[in-house]
Amino acid sequence: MARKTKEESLETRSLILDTAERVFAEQGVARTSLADIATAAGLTRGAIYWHFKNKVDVFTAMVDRVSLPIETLFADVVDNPQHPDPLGELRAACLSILQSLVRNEQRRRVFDVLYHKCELTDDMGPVMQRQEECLIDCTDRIRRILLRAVELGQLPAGLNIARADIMLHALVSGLMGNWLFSPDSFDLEGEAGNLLDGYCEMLKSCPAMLRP
Amino acid sequence: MARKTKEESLETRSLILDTAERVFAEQGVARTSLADIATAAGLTRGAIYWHFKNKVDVFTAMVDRVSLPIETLFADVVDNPQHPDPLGELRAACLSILQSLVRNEQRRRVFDVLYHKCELTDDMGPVMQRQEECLIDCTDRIRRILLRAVELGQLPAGLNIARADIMLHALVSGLMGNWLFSPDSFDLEGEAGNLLDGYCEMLKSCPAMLRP
DNA sequence: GTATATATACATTCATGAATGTATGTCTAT
DNA sequence: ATAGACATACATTCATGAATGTATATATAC
Repeated sequence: MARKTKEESLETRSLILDTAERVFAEQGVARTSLADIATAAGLTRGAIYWHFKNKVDVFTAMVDRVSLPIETLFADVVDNPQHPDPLGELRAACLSILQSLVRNEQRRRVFDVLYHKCELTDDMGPVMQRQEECLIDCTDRIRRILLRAVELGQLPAGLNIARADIMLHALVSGLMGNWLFSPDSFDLEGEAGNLLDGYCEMLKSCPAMLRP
Repeated sequence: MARKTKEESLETRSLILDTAERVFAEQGVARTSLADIATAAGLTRGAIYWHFKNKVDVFTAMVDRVSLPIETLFADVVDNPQHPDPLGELRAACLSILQSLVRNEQRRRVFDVLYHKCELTDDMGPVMQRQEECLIDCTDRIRRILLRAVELGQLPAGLNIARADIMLHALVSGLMGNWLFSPDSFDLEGEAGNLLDGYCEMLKSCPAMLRP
């Protein structure tokens, strides 16, 4: 074909990423060739190689579209140390993550690929690194929020914050992984609030979550 | 080479699976060819094609070696309806799963591959099906155990059993996935008991886990 | 007990196809 | 006119699966 305007070019780039989401989610990352994505998008491999370096580059760009917004989720809560209800904000943030998984098709597809349709090996370097950093950042933020909640008396003074963080991470990522594996096995959107409530109540009252 | 005795043949079969575990865990399933496994095992592809149909067959055999023992984990508890402490047995079973992940290298490698180094797509048919069945079986058993615990008064009468099951699944699989992703981020072996205790205490006392 | 036949446990070779990366061609906004 | 936005063509690199070769274990006949 021929040259298009910058706007149209960005549209084809988005089209490629949208199509990659769908094809990756259907066949997995390893089994889909760039030709698969190209034909599914009504393009040729030339278009993909123009916009991206290779398949890993396509993959990371696809992940970044949903991963970057999520990483800033806890940021505003942490940045505002005067917040009156840190525990409630933590609950709300986790709830929004789980709800967006059900409601937002793009996030659902991308996380489905991330959880069950790709292999986190060394050649996925950039994605791996981002995931690692995100994990560290989230851990740091969550622990700070929990610490604030303890200081405000929302949670008991003896709370083992590291343990609480580990459990929250396991709960949220476990729920995501299990629901994505078989979405019909339980009603994530309907249960998420209750499950997070159970977690918060546990922090408040259960002795097993205290030190050491 | 030449023909070997039946015993030696079984040894080479095991050698192939042992090597597959290592290479899969290093490079991921998709990026490893049968030639990779063969050379790493000091054999040729001919040996692998004699014992197995193809790569998926190798993979399923590898998974079966650790998956089959685990599937029978809850069985004896369920089969004995007179057990005096079903909740304690449930806790013990989950704890043993998590502990074996840390202590048993084979299980750690295989679950690492299952969680982060393979793609659950349609061509993995047999493995997918087994995982699905295992999930259904485990769900069924866990709910029965919880029901028994309620009947014995170990847990409150109004407990939402489905919710408790969802949370336990998420907790255990989330812990496994997160720890396998970065084993240095927390001490799974040391925390597993406390985390499971927190879960059990939550079931006993937290209103969010009651109906509906 | 020994000879023979056959199935077994691999190694080696070959043909095929698929995926990749690059190089080049083409058309069009500006 | 030229650089941008693709399409097309080509060479190369694996990975696969099947076909074939080969030497030995095991069973059977005698």
